[in-house]
Parts: sequence; structure tokens; C-alpha cells
Amino acid sequence: MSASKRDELVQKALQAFYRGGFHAIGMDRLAKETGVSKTAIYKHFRTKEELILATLRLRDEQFRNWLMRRVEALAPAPRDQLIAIFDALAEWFEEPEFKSCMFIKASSEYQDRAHPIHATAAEHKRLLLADFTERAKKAGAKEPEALAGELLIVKEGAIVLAHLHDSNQVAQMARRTAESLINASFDG
Amino acid sequence: MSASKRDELVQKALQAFYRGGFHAIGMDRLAKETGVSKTAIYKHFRTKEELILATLRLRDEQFRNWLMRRVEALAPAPRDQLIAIFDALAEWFEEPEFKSCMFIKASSEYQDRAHPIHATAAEHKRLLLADFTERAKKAGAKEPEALAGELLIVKEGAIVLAHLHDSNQVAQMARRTAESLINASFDG
DNA sequence: TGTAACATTTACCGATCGGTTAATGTGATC
DNA sequence: GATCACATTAACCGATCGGTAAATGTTACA
Repeated sequence: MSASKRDELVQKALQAFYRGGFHAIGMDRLAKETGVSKTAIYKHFRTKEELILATLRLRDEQFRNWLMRRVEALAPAPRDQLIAIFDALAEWFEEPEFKSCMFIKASSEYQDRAHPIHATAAEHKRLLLADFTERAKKAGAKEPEALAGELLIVKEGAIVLAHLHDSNQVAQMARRTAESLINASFDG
Repeated sequence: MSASKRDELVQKALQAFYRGGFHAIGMDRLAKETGVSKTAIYKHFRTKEELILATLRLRDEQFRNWLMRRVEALAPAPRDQLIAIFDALAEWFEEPEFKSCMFIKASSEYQDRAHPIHATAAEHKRLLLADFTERAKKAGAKEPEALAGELLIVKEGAIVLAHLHDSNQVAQMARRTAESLINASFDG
């Protein structure tokens, strides 16, 4: 199997897991949906868990890349970028395929902190927090670490609620919440 | 099976699903963990889905009851109660059994909005929002609906992150975020 | 054209899935 | 003590679980 074919497999597995859930999607169905036979899959991934970890690594890279690029395209100034995070989020919520966050779902299904899948989800959030912190510092926030933590909480809450309630309304509410927190972090 | 025995079954099933996940816990294992035979379970619940729904109804009632009582015990004044939500949350996070929110997990595993389990999770969050809104009104917030929506976002985000990162730190951060939002909603 | 290397398919493994059937207790009523 | 209603157990159903072995292409080079 070529490297590109392998990437394609991981990408398709990612979509299948995202849509269906990790436990709910079996390897037989995965083989059917990806068009790669089960034996061929197991040539490259020793277990289902390893395949899941590969999809999570891909998703982490894709999502953080997308968010950073989108944020920077929406606003040049660091302080505005902090708000633009929530404009990008709103765009994501409106995609028809949106079904919450892959890592929240992963941590829901693999709850043990010692489990590699759970740990990968935790790491994804840590990397987002680091990115937010960096931007808050550049923007000159009074307490950049604290502001970044607050914004991450708002982001995660918005994702959860966008998946359950009216996503448009939630996106607006999250943006307004972020604005309020950012303002508070610069004033006074 | 007596009514109390049935309640006990649902309570034990709730714990099993909460700890293990809905797809991951099979009916055989459920029978073993609850001490009620599979046949006896199916005498009272036509499908696994119905049993899950029963556990969610119980959890909804238990959680909202606990939160309201705890919040009222922690603070007499409505405005202080809005902050006390996050003190209660911090207590919850420190329980050794804490493993995120049952309804976030339910919506992670049952993603279709039309699915009864997903709908039940959405309803739980709606009821929480209604309670927050009521308190915000009593407290005299400028825009009670908006403030309640913001606080709910913070609550959900805090739960997700408390499950992934240091729960104590997240609880502190969430409380501080809530304070900032509440202050902003009364000032100006 | 023969053959070695690799990828893919088919069939299968024991275990478990959600759910059911038939047999076995068990307790109250007559 | 016989009988009837009910609760429980054990055994079983076809389907699917994660994972593997053996057979069957397919391709590249000699």
C-alpha cells in the first residue's frame, strides 16, 4: 500500500469514526466504507486502537491547522484573532457534517486517563490552549494564560451545546461570551 | 420485581453506563453487575435503548436536584447562587467517580438529533438553561437569558476539560470566568 | 515465460452483541 | 398438598465483534 493510499485510508476511517462513533463502527464496516480490505488494514495497523490513534493524530493536525489559518485570515491583529476564533467556530458549526468534536467523543468513549486515546484527546486540548495563550500574549492581555484558559472553556462548551441545541444561536452566544472575557482581560 | 428493585436496577445500570460507556457495556455484563438476570431486565425494558433512557431520566432528576439544592445551600442571594453553581461544580469534579457528564457522553455516542437518547440529552441541557435563566432573572441581571446561556457554555466547557486536564485547575478557571461574566452582566 | 514479492480476497476463529425460548424455582391461594 | 401465577435461570438464536490463516490475484524483474 502506498503512502498516499494509507493516508486515504486514515482519512476515510476518520470520517467513519466521526460520524458513527468508535465502538459503534466495527472493522468489517470500516473495511467496506474505506474500500480497503480488513486484512490490508491490519497490514498497517496492528489493532483497531492503533488505527484510531492514527485518525486522531490526523484530525489534530487538520483541525489546529485549519483553525489557525482561518483565524489569521479573518483578523490580522492578535487581539482580534482571539475573537476570530469564535467566528471560525461558527463556520465550523454550520458545516452539514458537524457533529461535535472528535476528541470530546474520544474521551467520552475512552474515559481512563491512562488510555492512549484519552491521552491523545487531552494533548489536543493542551496544544489548543498553548496556541490561545501565545495569541493572548501577543495581544498584550493582562493575564494571557488565564484568558486562554477561559476561552478554551468557552470553546469546548460551545461545541458541546452546538451539537445539542441550535448551533447558530450557540455560536453567537459563544462569540459574545468571548468578547466579554477579552474586554475584561484588557480593561481595568 | 418490586418498584424499589426496579429503581435499584436503573441506579446500578446508570453507574455501569457512566463508568463504561453505552456501547461498551453489553447486556450480559449489565446483568452481572446489577445482579439482575437478563431475562428479568427484559421483563421491564423492551430494549437496551429503553433501559438507557430510564437511566438518563434518573440521572437528569438526580443531577438537577443535587445542583439546585447545593447551590441554594451555598448561597442565599440569587446573584451569589450564579457563582455558587461553579463551586458546586468544583465539588463534583473532585469526587473520585467523576467522569464527565452522562449527557455529553450520551450525545457523543448517539449523534443523530432524531435519536431519543440524543434528544433526552438536549432536553437535560435545556432544563439547566431554564434554571440558570430563572436565577439570573431573580438576581436582576440586565439580560438574564444571555447570561444564563453564557454560564451554561462555561459549565459544559468546564466539565469537558475537567475530564481531560487538571480538574481542580479547571474548576478554579471556570469559577473565575463565571465571575467575570456575571460582573459584566450587572455593571455598565 | 517462470518466479519471487506483495496485495487482496475469502473464509474462518472464539467471543460477545442484543434479544428470546423453554425449563426450573418459588410463594401464595385454595 | 395440589395448583396456579410469577420470577428466575440456563441455554440458545443469528449477527457482529476484533483479529488471523490460507488461498488467490497482480505486478516486476529475470
